[in-house]
Amino acid sequence: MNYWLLKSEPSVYSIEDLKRDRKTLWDGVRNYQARNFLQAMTIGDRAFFYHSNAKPPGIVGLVEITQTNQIDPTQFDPSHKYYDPQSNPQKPRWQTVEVSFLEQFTPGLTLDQLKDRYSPEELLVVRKGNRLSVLPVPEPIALRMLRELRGA
DNA sequence: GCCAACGTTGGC
DNA sequence: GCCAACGTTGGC
Repeated sequence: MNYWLLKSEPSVYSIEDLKRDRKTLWDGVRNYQARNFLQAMTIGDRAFFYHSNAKPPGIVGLVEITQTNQIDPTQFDPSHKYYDPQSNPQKPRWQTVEVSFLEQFTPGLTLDQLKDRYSPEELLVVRKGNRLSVLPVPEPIALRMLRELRGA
């Protein structure tokens, strides 16, 4: 099992929204490095749900990858914000995954706390200037975070 | 609202 | 292939 971190702005799609929906297609990623991480995901992987552009930003939940290699339909929708006219339906450029709600953390771990407890080498999301919305989390670090989040 | 970081685009 | 211009992300 691999561990990941997925960023979302809560004003766009929050952990509360996912709790309500139970599952969602993680669409709208338009960065090749992030897409490559999405392609590397396998069913059963876990991902931390991170609220960006939030007050405060931080980890607020855990999700499971329940479907992989899903074509992102928004790339073919001209009315959509994430329409990509250069993507060929015979060879879609953007694939993604389906994620399912596992748990919400209250409290979670704020970015400030993450910076205090983890180095930029251990945890990419605390690295200055990192704008990738999909990131891998090394397993030992993921397990440490889960222990902290669950109050052990 | 500002701005640093950084990815993408396009002229050459 | 270089790189300036531009757009976006996201913390503050």
